[in-house]
Amino acid sequence: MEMNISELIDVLTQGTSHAMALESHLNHPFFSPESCKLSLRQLQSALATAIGMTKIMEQGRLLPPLPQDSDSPTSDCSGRTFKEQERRERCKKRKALPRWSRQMRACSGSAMEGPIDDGHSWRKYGQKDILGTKFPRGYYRCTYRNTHGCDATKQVQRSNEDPSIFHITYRGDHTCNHGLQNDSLLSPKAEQLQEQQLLEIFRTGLRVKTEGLGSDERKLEPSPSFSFPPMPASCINPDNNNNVLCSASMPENHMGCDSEITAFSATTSATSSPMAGMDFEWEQLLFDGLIPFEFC
DNA sequence: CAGATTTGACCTTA
DNA sequence: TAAGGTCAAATCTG
Repeated sequence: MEMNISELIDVLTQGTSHAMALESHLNHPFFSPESCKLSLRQLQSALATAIGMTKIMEQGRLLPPLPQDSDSPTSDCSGRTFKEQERRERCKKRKALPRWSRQMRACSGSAMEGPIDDGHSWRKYGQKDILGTKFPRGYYRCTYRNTHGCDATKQVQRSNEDPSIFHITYRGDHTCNHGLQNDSLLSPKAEQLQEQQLLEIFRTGLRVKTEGLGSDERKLEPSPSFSFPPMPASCINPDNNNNVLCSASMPENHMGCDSEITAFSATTSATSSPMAGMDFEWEQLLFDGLIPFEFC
């Protein structure tokens, strides 16, 4: 795919204008919630596009051109075949890929069949018995690896203690465009980028009036005009709210941060809102003190 | 028959 | 050197 910096700048510029639109909507006394959501969606979409473009560009920069026929047993001057070299390059690249994990509980209807669909198309390429585990670990890669060069992989390990829980470790973001439309499997880094932008908007533009609310801060509710980054598909599975158990962690100090998102149940925060699950993050941000509130 | 899965062999890493 | 990760031929499935 042909891609250049100016295209990337265009996308980022669009994102900036969407952010400005969102900010002006937030500051306007009679802004429409729908227009806020629209601006936010456009902003998220621009960010996701920019991230994808950056990754593709980075891939193009890192990968040396492959030999015409990688199956041919020809060797380079070191006596190593191209196939062996390719394999080593893959290993190096794989090691550099970001890695993060999630826990998912199997759907009630398919408790023993595997975790719920995460929206991407995976192809199993291996299975291995792992020391100290009752169940074998499954190795999956993106179905579109060959056609789109998508290097995303995941490992699925069934929990020893609770076989209905699957520990899923993802590696690399999808560079193919066959995934979900809602960015539900963005890496924590990409999710954090989105959250940082939102937090900045909140910090600069948010004022909460508490007149008449009394002292019970927990009764505070976000303005309906706000929306939040999409939750992982597993967390908003409409068929199975009771089974939602979702956590994310970054086992290798991913992003230079060893924080871990504690497992939680969406059932405690589920609302009739179409953005059910978002309320939880709102409350987390509130009570974790991440958003500096000014009480009038 | 094409694409997905299985599984033993092989490679890499700690 | 053992354990984890991947490859690739054989097999299965729709």
